[in-house]
Amino acid sequence: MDATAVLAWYDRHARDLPWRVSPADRAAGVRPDPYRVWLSEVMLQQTTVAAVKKFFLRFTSLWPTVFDLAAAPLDSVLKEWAGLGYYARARNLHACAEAVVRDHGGVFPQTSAGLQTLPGVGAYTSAAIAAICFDEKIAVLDGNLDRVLARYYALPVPVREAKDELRAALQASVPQRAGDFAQAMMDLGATICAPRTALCMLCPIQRGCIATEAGDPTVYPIKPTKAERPVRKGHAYVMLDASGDVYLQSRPDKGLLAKMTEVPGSDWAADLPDANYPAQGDWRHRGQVVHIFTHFRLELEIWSATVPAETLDGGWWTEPAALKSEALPTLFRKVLATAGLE
DNA sequence: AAATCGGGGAT
DNA sequence: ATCCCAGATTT
Repeated sequence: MDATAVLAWYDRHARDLPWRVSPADRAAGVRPDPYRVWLSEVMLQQTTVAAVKKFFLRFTSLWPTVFDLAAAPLDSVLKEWAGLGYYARARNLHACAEAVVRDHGGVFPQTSAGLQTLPGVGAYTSAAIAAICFDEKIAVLDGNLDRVLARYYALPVPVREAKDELRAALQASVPQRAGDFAQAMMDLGATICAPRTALCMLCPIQRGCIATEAGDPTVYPIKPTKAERPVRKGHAYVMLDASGDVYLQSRPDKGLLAKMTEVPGSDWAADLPDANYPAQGDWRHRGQVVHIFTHFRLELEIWSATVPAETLDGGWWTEPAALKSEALPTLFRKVLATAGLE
């Protein structure tokens, strides 16, 4: 692969992103802040640039350094992460900040191997930080690169079955400007060699792309057959006290939406469980919420009632106006909205 | 190797 | 409605 052509393209067409040092600034000697690069990379795991931007700006405003983030309570980190999804990332983010401060004096390790020992930092993220911050010559292989390389080599099998070969091929192409190259290839995948469209006429590596020579690059990557999404059903109970405050509680420490805030509810099962109200009240059915998770579809029946406050314990009461500052995942924001709140 | 773990933007 | 995103961790 022609890394020189990729870098020349990047010098002209690099995306302007809040966590990025532009190629011109890098050439002038500006180095990226590993804290900001790490934070952005964790947020970007399985998450689009568009969705991440405002969270990144909020986090760096609240916590400008790794010391600030390590000193923050986990609860406040989860609250700010609410809505971004994959909440294990937020818990690992906080644990990682603590580890960097406690074990590394607040300085991120400067190699991919060192970085990968940190919580929530795996093969991709460690390589990305090492390349972007320290120009380590290492293959940075994310979902974009999977697609670009699958097309470039007309990979005849799903990417998962040839990950090591793709990584080796990419590794052999990494130039001196390893950080710019990694970001260039990701920009290429995001803007030129996109999932449904390939703008091959604009692509700096069109020459050499086997799928393009063969005709239609978008037939790659070959997709593995996907399992269908099962349906789970349940009830959610929105309780108000006499003053209109809402009853909230914390989810368990492990599993889906762990440690996030919720309203009480039933189990989620293939067959709708019987309604079992958590307190006596004027229960009314308010509608249904459908929420799509990665591995199942959830259909919740939404109930609300005014109940005596003293009959409940384990959770807390919140004014409706204060709901925005609770660690509520999107699912439960939809539940509350259906019950007439928010 | 397969399952788990969210949410939204683009099409 | 489907696809898939700057994946990591657990089983």
